Amino acid sequence: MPFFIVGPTASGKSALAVKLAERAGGEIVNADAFQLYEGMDILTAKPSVAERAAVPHHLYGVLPVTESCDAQRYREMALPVIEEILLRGRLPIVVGGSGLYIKALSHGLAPLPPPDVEIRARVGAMTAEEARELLLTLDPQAGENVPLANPRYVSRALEICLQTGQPQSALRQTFSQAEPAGCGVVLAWEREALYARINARVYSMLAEGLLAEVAGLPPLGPTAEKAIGLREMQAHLRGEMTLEAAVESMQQATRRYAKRQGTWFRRETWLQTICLDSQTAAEFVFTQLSNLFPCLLNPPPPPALSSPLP
RNA sequence: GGCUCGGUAGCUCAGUCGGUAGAGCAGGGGAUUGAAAAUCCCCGUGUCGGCGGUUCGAUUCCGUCCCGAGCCA
Repeated sequence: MPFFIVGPTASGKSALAVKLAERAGGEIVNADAFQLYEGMDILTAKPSVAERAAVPHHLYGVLPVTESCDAQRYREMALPVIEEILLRGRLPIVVGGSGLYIKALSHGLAPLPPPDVEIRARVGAMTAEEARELLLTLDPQAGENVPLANPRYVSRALEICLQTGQPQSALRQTFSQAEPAGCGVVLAWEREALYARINARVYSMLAEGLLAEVAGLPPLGPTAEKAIGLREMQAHLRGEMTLEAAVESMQQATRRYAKRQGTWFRRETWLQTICLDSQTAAEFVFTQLSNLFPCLLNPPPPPALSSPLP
């Protein structure tokens, strides 16, 4: 069973994971939708070269930026990696902030048909109203389990109906019926402290060469192009935005993202929460982790050979 | 110093032919079953610049003062 370290962006997951891996004989498995892509190392805040040299890291930069990915594909990539680590007798430590990807790994997804670009194109050509009406025709119960105001979800529901010929509402199962495959922690930061870390991290990215990295990126696919900060930095490189404005916009987008991540992880009650604020020392996190999961670090002592007989 | 135009939500502004006001953005809360760093839903009381006057009633009209921008001296 893998151990999960999740939480919002800039919460210190990577550093904690390395520390745990070093002391527990672990290997790190990425659970971040964007760190999957090659290049974009600074932009997506991948673990540093030093961190990656310290312990084995898996699934970082394994996809070309032109490819799209999805939760099930991620699951199919991650499961064998985790299996191999376990076979080596080591602890897989899944680290990331992409809630849906993590959920796909920990609980599995319902057996539904995969994305279909043709159907997406067809639905995309319709108005939101038309798509909604078509869905309700194919699946009169849809209103009960898909938010009809969200075109993305309407499109996916239609994708399921059209591929299976059945109402999608009949095919879904709920995550909550499954037992989580693993345990772990979520790093929950006090809001202001996390925001300060986010703001500071954008500046360190710049210092590390963010602009040069962005300038050197090849054309990106539909997933990779959504990376936070990409549009802002490209706009600045094109001279359409001051660096100051680009930085502020990137910081703001990251803060909002972190807020959404917080909302997601708050519901993951199968994970233990470690609460942090600006006062907590770096060492505190690891101490908390050790206290919550003592078995990770203190394997049961071997049977005492010399124990006196009763 | 004179004239003009402004001063309304954290920001940019709308509006009230006089009955104490509302959008966008920001911010906050929530959702999340194969695009997820995506996508979407919900949340708006603020001395309507200050003080007087007219009025049953002023953010709205009048006077005056303060602040900002511009023009003229």
